[in-house]
Amino acid sequence: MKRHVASLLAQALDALREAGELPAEAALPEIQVERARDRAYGDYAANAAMVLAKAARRKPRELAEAIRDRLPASEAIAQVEIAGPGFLNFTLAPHARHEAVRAALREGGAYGRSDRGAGRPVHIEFVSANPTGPLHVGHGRGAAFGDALASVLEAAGYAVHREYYVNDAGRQMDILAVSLWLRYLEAAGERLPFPAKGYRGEYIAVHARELLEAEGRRYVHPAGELFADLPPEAEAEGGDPEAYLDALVARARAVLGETAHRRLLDFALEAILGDIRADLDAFGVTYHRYFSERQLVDSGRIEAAVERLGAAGHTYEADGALWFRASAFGDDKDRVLRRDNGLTTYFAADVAYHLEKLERGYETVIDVWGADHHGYVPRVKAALQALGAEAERLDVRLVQFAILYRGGERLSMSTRSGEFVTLRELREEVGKDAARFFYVLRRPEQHMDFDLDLAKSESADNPVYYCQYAHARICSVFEQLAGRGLHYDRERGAAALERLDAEHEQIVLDLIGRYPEVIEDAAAAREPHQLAQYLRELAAAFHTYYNAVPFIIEDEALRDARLALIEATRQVLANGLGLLGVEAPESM
RNA sequence: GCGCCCGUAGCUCAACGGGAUAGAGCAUCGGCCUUCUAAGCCGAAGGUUGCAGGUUCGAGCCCUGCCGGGCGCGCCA
Repeated sequence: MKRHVASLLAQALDALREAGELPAEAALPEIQVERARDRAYGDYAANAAMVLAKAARRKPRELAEAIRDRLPASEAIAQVEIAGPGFLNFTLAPHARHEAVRAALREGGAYGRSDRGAGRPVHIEFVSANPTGPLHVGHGRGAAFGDALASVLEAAGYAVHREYYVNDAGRQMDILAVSLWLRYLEAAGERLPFPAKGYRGEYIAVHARELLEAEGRRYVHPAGELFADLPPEAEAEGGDPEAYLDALVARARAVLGETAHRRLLDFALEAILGDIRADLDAFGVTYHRYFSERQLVDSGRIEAAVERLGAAGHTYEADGALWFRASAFGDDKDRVLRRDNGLTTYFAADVAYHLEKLERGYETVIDVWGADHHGYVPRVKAALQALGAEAERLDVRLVQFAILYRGGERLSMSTRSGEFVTLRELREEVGKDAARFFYVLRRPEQHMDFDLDLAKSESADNPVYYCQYAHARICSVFEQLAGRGLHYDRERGAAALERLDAEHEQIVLDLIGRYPEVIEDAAAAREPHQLAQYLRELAAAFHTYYNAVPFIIEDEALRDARLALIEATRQVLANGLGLLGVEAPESM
């Protein structure tokens, strides 16, 4: 409908240009058609006259008159008014407004979907937490946001591919394997000093005991031999905890041998990645693919990417390392691709990965990152540009951390220290639906306070229940109807929508008509919170309606019309909540 | 020091590619269950949109400078 109004407007403007009343140049500011803020202003408002007034050298209201005179007739438009500084306010004809309800009933779960994206392929990568520990609540926001965004884009007609990048190569994996092994040794009865910078979380010990149970004592070595002649760990003794850890890793590999070391690493990786996948699954988040960094290494793609940068003349050697001239593409400084020890950096892998995504044919590549990685954006874009790709094809959405409070105190979120609230705990205590809705209700850039006590103790106040309750209430009305032996005739209702003349009904009607536009707008802006906010608004309009007007009444045509309206409402709530990964219960 | 994000009602947050009178929830106060679920509804009160300039028909939104908070600024990931 919005597009219909825009099209009428465009025709009127064309006519004015032909008549010489408007300059023909293309550089005119873009006109907008938007939903009127207030019902008193009709259904749609256009700012064309105000925007074009200067170029036309006429007063906005005068120009608005001229535009209105040129508007083609349309059955869908009841009237066009000029208001305020020069807005053109369009009021829909009643039948055009009713069409939304008929469409919702006809299309069901497909209502709100569009072909705006024309099936264009979009790649979205989100969460991608290192597989070194369970997901914590910080990842929850990225998961809720990324999944909802992906769903909204799908609904808007894009071919969306969801992917999780698994950092299963490099030093962190070695530290993980050693951490697991040390806990395994402890479980086998060895006594040893656990390194300060190892992964100390209880989950490591749990998996270590599983390993001992599954594969026996074949990896047991005396702890004394393992820790002999290592450099000092404590800084107080002139040591470096990280260097100590590296020495311990090297010792572990030597003592265990490559095969056993690899086995421990794989065991730890599979166990933890399994936990992550289970958590995401229970959170309602599924991926098309978990993309392995190790695979990127093994396939030679990292080397290939580095070489391509070199062949394009964008690298140089200095201090024994190979550098990418990122500063030539807008980054603050140049970045190392290959260290002086010969190993490629994490950045090199990321260049290869992003290049790979583009080469797989995705027109748009969306990354959802935690805000702490924001400094990383320019260098990745720089690399893509240096390789001849348009940097705009990569859209990095930064999600601010949710700051957790428990008992008025801010909680630590360090993975290595093991002190964090896991996503699983959050889900078990607050519930999947409440957690997901709460996360996705806010703009991702907004810093957000997450008070666990509040979320737990007053979870009934969570807005998600408000929306779910509206859905359940509608279902209940139809239950009641059946209980009274009455029959709902949808066709009769759809044919009698003009009977819905109450203010409350008009408001709900308008909202149902807006739903497809909300999906399109949310997809275009890549802001799923717009959908969440809309659903809350729709639920509020319904609750108000429910309290003001009885549905189950004697007048059959009016009753069916009202039931058709709330059935359409139920459908939109179900569709919208579904995109956000929230259940739409039939009773509460 | 430099860069990115944020600053809106007592609190948590909205405000739809600059639009008309800045809106919700919570908390506070006052009403509404013999009738479809009170996890609901109605009403009241609550604001110099951090501060100061600028851009234009119009600024919470854009620009500049301050103030305050968060996060970055590794041959870590």
